[in-house]
Amino acid sequence: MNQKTRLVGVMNQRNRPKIDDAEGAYQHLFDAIVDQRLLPGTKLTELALVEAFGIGRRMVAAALQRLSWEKLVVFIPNRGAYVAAPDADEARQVFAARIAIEAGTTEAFARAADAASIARLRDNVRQEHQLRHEGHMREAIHLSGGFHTLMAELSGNAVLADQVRLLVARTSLIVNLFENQLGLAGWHDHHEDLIAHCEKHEVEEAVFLMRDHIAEIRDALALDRRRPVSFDMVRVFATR
Amino acid sequence: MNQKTRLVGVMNQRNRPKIDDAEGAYQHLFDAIVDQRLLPGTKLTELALVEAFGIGRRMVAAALQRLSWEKLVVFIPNRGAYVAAPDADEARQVFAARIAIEAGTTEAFARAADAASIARLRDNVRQEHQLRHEGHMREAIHLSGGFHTLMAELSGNAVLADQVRLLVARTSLIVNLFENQLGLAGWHDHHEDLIAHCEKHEVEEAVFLMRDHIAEIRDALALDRRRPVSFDMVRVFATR
DNA sequence: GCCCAGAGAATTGTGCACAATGTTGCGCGC
DNA sequence: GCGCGCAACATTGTGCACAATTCTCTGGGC
Repeated sequence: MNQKTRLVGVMNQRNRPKIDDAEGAYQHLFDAIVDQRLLPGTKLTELALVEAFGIGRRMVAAALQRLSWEKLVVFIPNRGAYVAAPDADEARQVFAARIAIEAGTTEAFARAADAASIARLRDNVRQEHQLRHEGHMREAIHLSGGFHTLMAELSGNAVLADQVRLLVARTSLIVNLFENQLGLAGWHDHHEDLIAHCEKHEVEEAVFLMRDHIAEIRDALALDRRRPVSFDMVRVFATR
Repeated sequence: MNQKTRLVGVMNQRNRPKIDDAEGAYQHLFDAIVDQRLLPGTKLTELALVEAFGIGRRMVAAALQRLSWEKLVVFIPNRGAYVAAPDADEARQVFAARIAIEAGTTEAFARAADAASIARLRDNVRQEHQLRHEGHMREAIHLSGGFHTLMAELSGNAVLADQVRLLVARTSLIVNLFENQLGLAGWHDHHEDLIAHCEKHEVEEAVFLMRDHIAEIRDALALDRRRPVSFDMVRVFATR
């Protein structure tokens, strides 16, 4: 089974939807990377994706390039594009950036939160809780990240919301790459407390809690112990 | 004189350097937009840039797409790419994002600043002061933005530094698009005070001053009065 | 004078063949 | 067995011709 066919197979894990523009290709690659259907180090060849998606090389290149700016894939000159595999240093910077940026979104949201926004966040937490209870950990984790993205969007600043979306995606990569010592036990409670503070417009407390929450996720990871990943990845790092 | 030739001329305002990859094209377009050599609303046709830079359509498309991701150019489907012209709402979001993110970089920098970093920032302020004194306002403004980028880089977080770089560039667009009531009188003093606080590791004071500084730049703009540009500009350049 | 239709122009997206470049692997000499 | 060189391979970048789409402008009908 050559690589091209295999890649198509990965794309086909769900039924293959119609993709006719760069946005669609981007979305599918983004989801596949975040959900770990495409593992770090996987090679993403233009021609393979052209066949997989049924769109031209130009669109594929556009999608890949966007993912590379978002640091989800790495381009190696004249070699190709690979799914990114962040190292410990990058991981630390991502968490530091999240603390700074989400402090901003939390501040804005806690200041201006209305009942409808609070309800949407509560709904997110409720769904996550249920999914976790039923054992659907992947979907639960997905929603857990979505909580941060959602709050950022509700804060009303598109610039910050976009950054949070990307940083959450990178966090997803990182969490899956490094060993996680505590599991994700603490997430749920923090999110609920956070909503409570925002509902009462207790800005200081909400911001403090958010910073602490993200720091806790970071500290639950063993950043000096990376998962044994695919062999190609070694080369990715060797040439980087 | 057709449009293609004229665009080459804009590119040629300085001597035309060798451009042989997407990075070069991106850098030149980025500088041209930030320095207002390419005005908001200017149409950027692929083929025109291919001739201007002497590289292939693929590279040009890559550079344009990256600029679009950075919100410095806007793609209109099946129409082409145009230099962005942020509206008041976007401007407000950019300033809000800068306050949040640069609070983070300032905090990190004020905590960890060493003598060498302080010296580099002082040097920046000194140069800017001199340029302004000699009447080179454009270069002075350039350096003034560079102060923020430099501090972000020195803070040690590449993620945040990259964001600051982009937000500073967008601010440059905004400052030139909206009427500026106070001039840029306050910048210099704030920067110097900021360095002083960072040197003494007075984190709280430094962060507060940075937030206040950015808010002051924002408040000096008449965000409800935009320069007469954009739409007309497209026409003027297209038909000339 | 005004409105609508249709031709024309401009520009991006695609497909194919080929060039450029870096990688891989094999065989050869030692 | 080991290092070296060379050739085949894989992959991206380019050029050209053409398709598709959308705006623009002109002209006829009223």
